[in-house]
Amino acid sequence: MMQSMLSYTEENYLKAIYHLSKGGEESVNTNALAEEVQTTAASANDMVKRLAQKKLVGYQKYKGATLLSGGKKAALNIVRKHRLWEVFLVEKLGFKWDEVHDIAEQLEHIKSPDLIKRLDAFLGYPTIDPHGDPIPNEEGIMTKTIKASISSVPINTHGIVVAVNDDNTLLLQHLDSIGIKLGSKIVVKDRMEFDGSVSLTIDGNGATFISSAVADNLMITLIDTK
Amino acid sequence: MMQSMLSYTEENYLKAIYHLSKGGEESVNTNALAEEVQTTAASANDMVKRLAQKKLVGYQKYKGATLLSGGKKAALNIVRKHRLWEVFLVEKLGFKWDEVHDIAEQLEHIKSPDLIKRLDAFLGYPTIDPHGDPIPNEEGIMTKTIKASISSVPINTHGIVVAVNDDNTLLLQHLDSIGIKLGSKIVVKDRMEFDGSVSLTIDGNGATFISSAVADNLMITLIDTK
DNA sequence: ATATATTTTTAGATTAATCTAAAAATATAT
DNA sequence: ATATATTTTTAGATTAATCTAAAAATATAT
Repeated sequence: MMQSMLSYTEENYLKAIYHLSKGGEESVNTNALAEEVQTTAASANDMVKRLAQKKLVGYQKYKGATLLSGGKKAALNIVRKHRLWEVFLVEKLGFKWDEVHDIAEQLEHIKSPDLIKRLDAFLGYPTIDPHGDPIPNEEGIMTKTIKASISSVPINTHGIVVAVNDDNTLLLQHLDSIGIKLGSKIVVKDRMEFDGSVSLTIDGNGATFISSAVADNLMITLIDTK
Repeated sequence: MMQSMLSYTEENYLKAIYHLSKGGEESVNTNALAEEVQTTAASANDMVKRLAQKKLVGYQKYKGATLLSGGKKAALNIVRKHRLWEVFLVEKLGFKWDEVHDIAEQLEHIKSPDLIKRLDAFLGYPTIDPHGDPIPNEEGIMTKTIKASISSVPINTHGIVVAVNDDNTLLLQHLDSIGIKLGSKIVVKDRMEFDGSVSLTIDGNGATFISSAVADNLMITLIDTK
């Protein structure tokens, strides 16, 4: 069935419920939702009732909101658009990964399925966004990627750098200076018991050392090497 | 001075006034404005009063609306964004020139000066859009391009195909079959007195004949060959 | 188990943008 | 010059999204 034209605001609420419910699995309470969309509990409550009337979310007084199938589909479509635009902004326009969120928040609401189809092709059908989060396909299906910090993975793990936990300027500069950037292929070679520092290879080059503080904040998606 | 955040609707009204007033030169009456933004005269009247209060347009009862400097600047910025996005849609995503308008209508409202700066660079600082209309620069200045139909220009005119007047499928297919497309470089070689048919070269290749019906509908921007 | 704190909902108001219908002003036709 | 037609404006209502303050329900602490 055709989903009857959602407003900008409705889309934002659906997306917020999607994220807070961990993909539609849990129920989302009014206060958390209000916080997420930066409004009051009263407004969030009103909106949930309206979305419930449209059968996009399930809602029982005092029990929170859940995504129904139509609402989940709509939410996934917004997530898809958001992440595709983020890839565009980083790969084509040269933005840094930490600068793109606010712009993608706007672009995700552009309505044109054809545009997104073409954008997807233009970008080479990416499956993860610059933060390492998976991009749902047109049917809302996405691969489960496993994100982990360098500190938390076993020796010999292969992975792709997808994010830094802490948007610290000094950290970003340090990573830059040792040649680690978004998309770098990493192999964890060794970890020192003493201080948790790690030696690794970057894009196949000779070993580099990073401190445990860096390893804690450097996120990779694991590559299956079995 | 900083222009205090315009709404989506306000931006559309300013753009409409800009177009109807031929770039801010004439005064725009309420009915025409309502028609342009697809609303009622009452709504247009309300909005004009609101924009007048914000000093973006000049307004006197029964005398129509004119763009003031702030309004004109805002309108030109929207036109700039609209046309840059059209270039992107056609050149990068492969849309046809006649498919991009509705999408650009949405994209033009995305708010991020940095995004537009980068998009401009990514596109190679284009000065005309796929319809042959000039793209204002950041200061709102644009080159005056002269658009004319092949029928109306003298022999030996050089130009770039920028539009077809009539969005007729058969015409578009015909143009396609003889190798004329958006951006083709044309030199008008000869015109038959008898029936107005024209011989021309396309991108430097040997002469092609087109009928007067085609020549009437094929628009080029003139290239100065002096 | 009951008082207290917290969360959620409701009631009623506000704002931007819109509408219809009527009133007022301006333009046009004889 | 005056009647008629057209355009523009005003008045009052509506809708989506929001708010504050109060009421109601639920959760927590002793």
